[in-house]
Amino acid sequence: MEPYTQRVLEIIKGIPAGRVMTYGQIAGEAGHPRGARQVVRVLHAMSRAHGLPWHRVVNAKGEIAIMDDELRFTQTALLESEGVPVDDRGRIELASYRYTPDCDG
DNA sequence: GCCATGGCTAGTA
DNA sequence: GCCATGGCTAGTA
Repeated sequence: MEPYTQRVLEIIKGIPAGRVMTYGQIAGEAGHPRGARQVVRVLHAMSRAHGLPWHRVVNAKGEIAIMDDELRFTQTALLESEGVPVDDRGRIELASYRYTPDCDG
């Protein structure tokens, strides 16, 4: 596995319950500010095998990015169960719930 | 060629 | 709406 992919895995694993990170933010922390698509791939392909908190990753606008209805519902339910409010358009308030490893972790 | 992105531009109202 | 992006995977040779 590439070091970048390894870093992405570690960063995702490090997101605490009740907080979220964005795809681009994770890519940046892992050393590839424009490598958000690889974060997508990691989540899509490796969430199950690595037990990743995949539901704590949202897009740059703070929205649930996933299109599949069932997964979308699951992500919303998991976030709300951790105390993260999700509005009826799938939006999370990044200003309050974004996790930044450097600053607060 | 795929993927659950993201940032910028073009086109419309 | 376009396209750079990074690594994986399937398909071909």
